[in-house]
Formats: sequence, C-alpha cells, structure tokens
Amino acid sequence: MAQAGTVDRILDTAEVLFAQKGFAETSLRAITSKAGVNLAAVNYHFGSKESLVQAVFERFLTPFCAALDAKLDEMEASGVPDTPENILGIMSRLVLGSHPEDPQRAAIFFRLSGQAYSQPQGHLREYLHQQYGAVFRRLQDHMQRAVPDVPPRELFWRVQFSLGATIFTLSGLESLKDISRNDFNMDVTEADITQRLLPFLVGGIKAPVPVI
Amino acid sequence: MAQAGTVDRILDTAEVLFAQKGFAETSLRAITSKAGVNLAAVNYHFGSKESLVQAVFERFLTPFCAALDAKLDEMEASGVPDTPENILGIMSRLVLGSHPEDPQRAAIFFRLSGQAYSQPQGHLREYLHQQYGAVFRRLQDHMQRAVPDVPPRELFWRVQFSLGATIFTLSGLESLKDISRNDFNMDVTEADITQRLLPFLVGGIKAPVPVI
DNA sequence: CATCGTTCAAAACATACGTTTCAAACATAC
DNA sequence: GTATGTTTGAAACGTATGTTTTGAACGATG
Repeated sequence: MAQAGTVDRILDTAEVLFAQKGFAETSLRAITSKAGVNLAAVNYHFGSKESLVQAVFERFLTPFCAALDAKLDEMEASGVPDTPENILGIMSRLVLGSHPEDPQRAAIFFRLSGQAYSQPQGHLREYLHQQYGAVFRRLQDHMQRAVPDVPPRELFWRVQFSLGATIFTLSGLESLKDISRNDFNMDVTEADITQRLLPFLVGGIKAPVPVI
Repeated sequence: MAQAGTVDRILDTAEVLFAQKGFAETSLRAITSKAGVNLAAVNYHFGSKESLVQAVFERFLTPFCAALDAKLDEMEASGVPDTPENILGIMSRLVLGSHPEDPQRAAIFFRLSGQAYSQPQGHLREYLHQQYGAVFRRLQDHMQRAVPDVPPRELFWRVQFSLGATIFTLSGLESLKDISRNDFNMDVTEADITQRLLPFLVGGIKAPVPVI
C-alpha cells in the first residue's frame, strides 16, 4: 500500500492548485511535479483529470455532509428549536471548524465550491446536487420549519440566494480582503465574514414575502 | 471601416461562447469559425485572447455603468428618496431592460460576471473594480444614506453579499431552472428571480447590526 | 495610375496539454 | 527463491492551443 502516499499527495496538491487557479488552468504536470509524483500517476490512480476533480470534491464533501447530518441529528434530539440563526450557526461552525488544524482549509473549501458552481457547463454542479441533494433538502426542511410563513417555493430561492452570498464572498475573499484593507483599513478573516454574513442571511430569509 | 463587421462579429460570438463555456474552455478557433472570420483576426484586432476578454467586458460594462450613472443623476434630481428598495429597483430594471430586444442578453451578462468574479487569479476582477469602482462607490454611498444605522464597514460587506447572491444565482440559472421545475413544478424567468431577490436583499441590508 | 496603409486569408510555428506505452522496481504469496 | 500482480519512472504520442508569418486583396490618397 505504498501508493496511498501517492494518491493523497496528488489530492492534497490538486485541491490547493484547483482552488488557486481553477480546473482548466491547472495542468496535470503542475499537480504531479509539485506533489513530487510521476505524471502518469494521475491517470493510473484516477483514470482521468475529470475523475481527479470529482475525487477532490468527494474527499471534501462526503465527510462534511456526514458531519452536517450528525449535527442535525443532534439538534433534533436535543430539542433545539428550528430558527434561521440556529441552522445557519450550525453551518458556519461546521465549515470553520471542520479542519481546525488548518485554517486555510475553509478558504479552499469555498474557492472550490465557487469554482464548481460557476462552472458554466454545470455538470459538476449537477453531480454535486444529485450526490449531496439529500442533506441539502434536509437543511431546507429545517429552514422551512424555522420560517413557516415563507412559502416553500420562495424559501427555495432564498436558500439559493444565501448560498450565493456565502460562496461568492468567501470564494473571492483574497481580493475583497485587499479592498477592505485599502478602503477601511480593516483586516478581516473568514470568521469575521461569517459573523457578518449571519445577520444578513437571517434578515433576507425572514424578509416579508411580497404579495404578487 | 469594413473591419467593424469583423470586430463586432468576433465580440458577439465571443461573449456568447464565453458565457456558455467559460474563458479557458473557449478556443479562438471556436470563436472565429463560428463568427465566420479568419483565425488570425482576433490577434490582429485585439492583440491577444486576454485582451479579447477585456474587450468583451468593456463593451458590456461601459454602457451599463453610464446608464447607471444617468439613472442615479435622475434619482438625485427628482428627489426620489434613498431607500434600499429604490436603489435596488433601479439596478434590476437597468439590468433587465438594458437590452429589451434580446432578453437572453441579461443572462449572458450575469454568466459573464460570474465567470469574472470566480476567476481564481482575480486579475479580471481587479481590473473591473478599478475600471468601474467609481460607480460602485457611488452606489454604495446612496445605499449608506438609505441605511444610515448600518456602519459603513458593515454595509460594504452587505453590498458584497448582495452582489454574490445576485450574480451567483442568475449566473447559474439554467441548472436552478431545472431543479425548480422538477421540485416545484415551477417555471421561472430572470424577471421572477429578481422580483424574489429584491425583498431578500432589502431584508439583509436592513438587518439589525449585532453588537460585537 | 501608382502608392501606401489597412484588412483579410492560409499556412506554419512553437508549445502545452492529457493520455498512453513499456520496462523497471516493488511488494506479496506460494 | 521464484512467480505474480501492483505501482512507479521516463519517454513518447497525438492533438489542440495561442500566436506569428507571409502575401494577396482592398480602398483611399497623391
């Protein structure tokens, strides 16, 4: 099992480079040379570059969704009420605390998610939605109980808006950090942003529904 | 000036293909062959592929920002009060109505914006921010007057969140249309989304600021 | 009509990419 | 120790890319 080192080194390097430069802009040669493995190793272990991309996402999302499921179980068991604040709080604590040993990991997570969502063809997006749609729907159900006055169809879009605001902001955080440093003399971290995001999202989700 | 036809055919085709498949995934050969011009025409008229990308954005954003500036002038002159609803309403009407002869144009606009923002290296993002930062700041000033209780630094991020929710959602609208059709038996248009977006964004921007 | 700057077309160029090949190194089982 | 299946290493393959070159066609100017 000496190849385990190879496979993990490829995944570790690929996830960083994909987040930094995008999928198309990251060559297998860049990955393998930085990982210190042979060029052919990717095709040998993963079959193709596209499968590598999927593998990177699986290694990220499978544990994350499992943890989210567990947290939701815990929430239901302990009788914590369904409120937007509680649900979004669970999410943000999970994301920020998922890899406490490596704080940059959360940033990578969001950059990768942003890449996947803005991928024009969207086949990765659909793959993710079908692979992890169950957890997403469970989250949406809890949110529905939190704001029963918002019609389900309206809430669906509001959750999408929330996703957008979150991923979009945290995925492009590097540029925004510079702007905020120049314009407001303010240094900012991922945790700061999520703290500011929470009331914004709650306000949006609880907003009155216009009568059309 | 017979080349005007060539230049515009290139821009027309490039903007569609870029929106459909992304920058890196769209080759100059795909553009030129679909546009019915010679391969060398891009490098002759624009210098390089990267300059083509910038030219596509300039042709989009320069008139848009000019129109936005005019609308803000008009708003200030007519004494319409600064409220989040009014400001965001101007934006959405502007985006949706900017090319009434081609309703798909708005979708292309957002897909391109999403591409630019999620571009990992972010050099396009910075270019846009420095090129059109003035209008952005003006918009932000109006919003500040609309919600004077929100501290400027907080508002900066809330505007970013709003941008994220908007661009992110409307940039990936094709996939979301399918989901919403399957899960809610609901057909949806760009105008529908912006109508749902407005109260969400207003709720987020006006949300109470937590005491930290 | 001749000339000059501009635009177009076809071809070639150099390079980078994902992938495949094949033999050597390795680990494991008999 | 030999044989077998697995993993690595170096090289090559085929292809697609952005870019450059060269010369012809065109249109205005003198």
